[in-house]
Amino acid sequence: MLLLTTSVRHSIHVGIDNMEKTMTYHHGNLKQALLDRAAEVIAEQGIEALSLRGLARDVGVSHAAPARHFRDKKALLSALANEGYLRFSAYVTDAAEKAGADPVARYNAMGRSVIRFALTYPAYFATFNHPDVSQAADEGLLKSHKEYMEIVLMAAAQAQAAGWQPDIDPLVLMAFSSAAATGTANMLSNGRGSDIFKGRDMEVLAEQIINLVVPPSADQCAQPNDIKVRQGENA
Amino acid sequence: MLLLTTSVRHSIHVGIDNMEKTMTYHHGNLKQALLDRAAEVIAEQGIEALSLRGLARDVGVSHAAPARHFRDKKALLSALANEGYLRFSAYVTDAAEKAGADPVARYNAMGRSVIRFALTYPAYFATFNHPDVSQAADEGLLKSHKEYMEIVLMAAAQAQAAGWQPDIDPLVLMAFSSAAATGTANMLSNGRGSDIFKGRDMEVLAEQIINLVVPPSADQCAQPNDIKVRQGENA
DNA sequence: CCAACATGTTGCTATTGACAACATCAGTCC
DNA sequence: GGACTGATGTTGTCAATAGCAACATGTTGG
Repeated sequence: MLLLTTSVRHSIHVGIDNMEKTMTYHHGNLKQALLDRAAEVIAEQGIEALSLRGLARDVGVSHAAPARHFRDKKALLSALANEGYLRFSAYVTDAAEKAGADPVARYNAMGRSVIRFALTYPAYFATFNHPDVSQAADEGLLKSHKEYMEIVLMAAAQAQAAGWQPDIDPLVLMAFSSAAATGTANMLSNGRGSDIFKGRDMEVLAEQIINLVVPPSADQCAQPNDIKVRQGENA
Repeated sequence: MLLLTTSVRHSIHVGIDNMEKTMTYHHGNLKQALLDRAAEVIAEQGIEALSLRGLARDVGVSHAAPARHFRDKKALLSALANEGYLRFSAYVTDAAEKAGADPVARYNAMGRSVIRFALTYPAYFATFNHPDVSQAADEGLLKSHKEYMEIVLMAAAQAQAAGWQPDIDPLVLMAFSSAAATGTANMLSNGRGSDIFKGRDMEVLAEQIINLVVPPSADQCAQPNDIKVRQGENA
């Protein structure tokens, strides 16, 4: 079933290039088929259940065929993480766009979208957060990650310019909010703590937490005329 | 070498129970030796490099011996995670004690200690944060984790009573701070972002971030009677 | 002393990752 | 048009591993 699904989907891709023959050549585009099936397997059974041979079976090729496209398992995971990261990045950027013009509201929306992504696409999130992957991250993944961090950094700086945490180093702000958002996403997407949070709406919880990171709009930042604290520097 | 170290260390343990015979019986206490060696391997080469057979070799027993003590690899990791979690919990509690009486300062210190633990004992931290482990968490680990969360929850509530975030659900506060601390610890202990944070002192960075989660002392919480400063005059 | 038990060993099978040699197909060059 | 080349996939193989079963050895208690 699943293999058919993917195969068919890819035969369409192939069809774009070679109209006539839909599936003549060996497989079509094995590479993408493997990535797609890998995402399915991870979503269903977790990363540890992933095997190159299993993927090959599912997709209907011999056990060594994947080696042509992915040197080893890590390379496949790395590629999948890359794909997921691009979606993730687009997802977060999109959330910012939809939030309107207020930089603080945009930043808040980005934070919430991080968690929503983790809950919506757990396979991708689990993949590019997996220790094995980030340990053996290839060139492209590092680059994607850095670009994403820079996007967040700019968004943080803009939120700051709109009144959020005016006295803090933007890089620290970025690190803080990224860590909080990612940490929350991790906490809510894997089982940990599900006991204590049982019965809570994840979306609501996520929103409450993110609102502690950055307010939902600029007019809720501490403003010049607000009560403000300044009793010593935060080292 | 390493095996000798562990063997000797454990023969001491054994000696406590049976004074005379230090190492007569098959190994001594294989279980703890395996756990210790596992911690070493993880620290050196990461979790994915861990194999039961490799551990058995290192410790000097046959390949099937570990099975008597750990049904499978996950069981060993689970036990190791449990051990690490106890240390972690004690470490954080200890940090709170050393921070004195101010509940806010205590909570802040706990947050910093989470990150310090991750940087000091990366093997333990990586183990009980590893997806495989938390996915297949056994009874004891879940219980340890829940107890820890309740300790943090109480500490959060006490910090709140001392003036921190008076209007927020304590459970949300706990989730927020845990996620932020754990997320930061993850970010700093694995390589991710090391590029952007290059050249920064991890301890300082951690402190700055945690100070955004909870102020370093109760008198720095936003309070009606605090010194009020117009933002324009700051900085 | 013997029986039950815990602990460790040896041997086996199945799965997996990784590699090498070979086969097939497409496009190109002469 | 036919051989060359490169990309893709197949078959065969090897080493490492997990997991199981049968057996051996040391320990303990009746």
